[in-house]
Amino acid sequence: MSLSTSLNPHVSVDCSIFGFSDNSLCLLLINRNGAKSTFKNDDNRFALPGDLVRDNENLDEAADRILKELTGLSGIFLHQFKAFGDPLRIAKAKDRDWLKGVRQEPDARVITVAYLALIDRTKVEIKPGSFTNEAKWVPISEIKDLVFDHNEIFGGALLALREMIQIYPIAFKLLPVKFTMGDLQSLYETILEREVDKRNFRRKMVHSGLVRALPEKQYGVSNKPARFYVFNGSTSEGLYSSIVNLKMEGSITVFN
Amino acid sequence: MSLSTSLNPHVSVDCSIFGFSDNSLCLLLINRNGAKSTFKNDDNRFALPGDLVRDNENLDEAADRILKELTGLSGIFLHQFKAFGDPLRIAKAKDRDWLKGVRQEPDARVITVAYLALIDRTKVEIKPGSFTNEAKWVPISEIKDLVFDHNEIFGGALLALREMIQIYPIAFKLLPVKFTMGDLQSLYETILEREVDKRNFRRKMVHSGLVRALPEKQYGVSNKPARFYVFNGSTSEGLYSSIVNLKMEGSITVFN
DNA sequence: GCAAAAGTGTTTCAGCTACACCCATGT
DNA sequence: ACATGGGTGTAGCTGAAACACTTTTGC
Repeated sequence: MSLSTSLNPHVSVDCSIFGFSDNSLCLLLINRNGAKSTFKNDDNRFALPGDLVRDNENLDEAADRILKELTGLSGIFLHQFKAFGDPLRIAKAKDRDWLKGVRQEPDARVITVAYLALIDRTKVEIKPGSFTNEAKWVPISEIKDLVFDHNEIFGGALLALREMIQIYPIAFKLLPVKFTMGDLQSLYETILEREVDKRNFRRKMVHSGLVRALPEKQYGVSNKPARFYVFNGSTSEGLYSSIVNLKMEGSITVFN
Repeated sequence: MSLSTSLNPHVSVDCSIFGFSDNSLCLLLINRNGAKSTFKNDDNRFALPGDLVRDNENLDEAADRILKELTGLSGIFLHQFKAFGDPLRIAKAKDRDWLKGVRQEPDARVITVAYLALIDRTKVEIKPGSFTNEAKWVPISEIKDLVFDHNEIFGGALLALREMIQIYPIAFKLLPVKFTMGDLQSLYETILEREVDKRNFRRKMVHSGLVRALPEKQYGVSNKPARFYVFNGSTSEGLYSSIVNLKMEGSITVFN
């Protein structure tokens, strides 16, 4: 008797992997017609990276593994935000055709545990091997017809991210170690889908002690060079580092 | 071929059902040595109500069913807050002995999706039948050795509840339709594990428009009778009713 | 009259909001 | 010189925090 009999066909983990560059919030998606797939036809829709959970790993470890396989990076920020278990979530005809090509038990019902991941894109080089040529950063504004219920999952991830960056200082995980105030503000504005006042934003960020100015500046830009900042916290904080006051202008406040 | 082949042995739902009465926050727990169990020995520890997910229900529906079976009530406030999937979460010897008595596949790994539920205890009468004599309200301060990883799950539920009552007006779901400001404040203080100023609390509650005073008062109490209030929102709100400012003194604020 | 909880206002202070102009660089 | 984004200060206002005494009832 093994304590970990096969869970495989019934529980998966899917990751909404966010990245930010050129003032654009992107998701790292994989294409069905990729190297791992034997399924080749005209259905080349994108999917959230994910996999069935293995016998001897927990859910967090499964998510970690998926990130590692795809990006080569360990210790990426991951947050489990919801499980999706509709009986018909993988029942669309196109999805089922595809499953037949990749799953041992294509008819099995699968519930999936959804994670969001935040990645510094400058550290990522999509890994050759398991997913080569099938993984791609897609701006979230261009995401439309994903497989299964992945549109719903991605929507949930975006909402969870929007809520979380107003509570925990996690936005920095989407930026390089050094960044400008412009980068940071643009990131917040993109995720919150709302503009914030430049002066108020900078004052709050500096005054809260979350960031520290470097003596260093941009070089070679065609406007006034911006000062660089670094995130002012240990790299591996307790939970999501400590909670700080991060609500932006116009955001809904709560009890005090 | 059925789209919903047996998921049963691998995915369950567990509910942390909160109730509040006599200024005490309680959890509705079931005892292993109950009517449904064939397992009778000295291990009469308590467990969160839960069950394997059935073929044709989604996760929310499974949680709903469990609540209905236990309390007879439908439409209870439920919130999925986390999935627990450690490979060894049900591997303790005592737990496994018990599983052999109640599960068809006692060795199967099970991941569980955890919900928290908020109940008005005045509406609940523990249902005869499925769980009679084995379900019990336990003050959270007296909860200690639960089965499986249910202590961890309950801990997560409490944290989630504490966070949520500061964002969404859901505390009312733990109170009768009519309640006093003292009740409401005591509820918040219990969940937040912190005292708040009476005058500030009342002002905030009334001024925010969340509650409405009734002309009615207590009768027969041995002190100044308190005015009754009602929650000032439709009974079935969009999500968790609208978001309002609910943070209490000393709570961590966030971006503005 | 005593115990017990209800009820009620004001002052202070922190921090959010709104707002407009000059600066440094590349082309 | 012009275009581009960087960078800066203040005044008003809202709302959070702190704080103590009186009222009503039952016993």
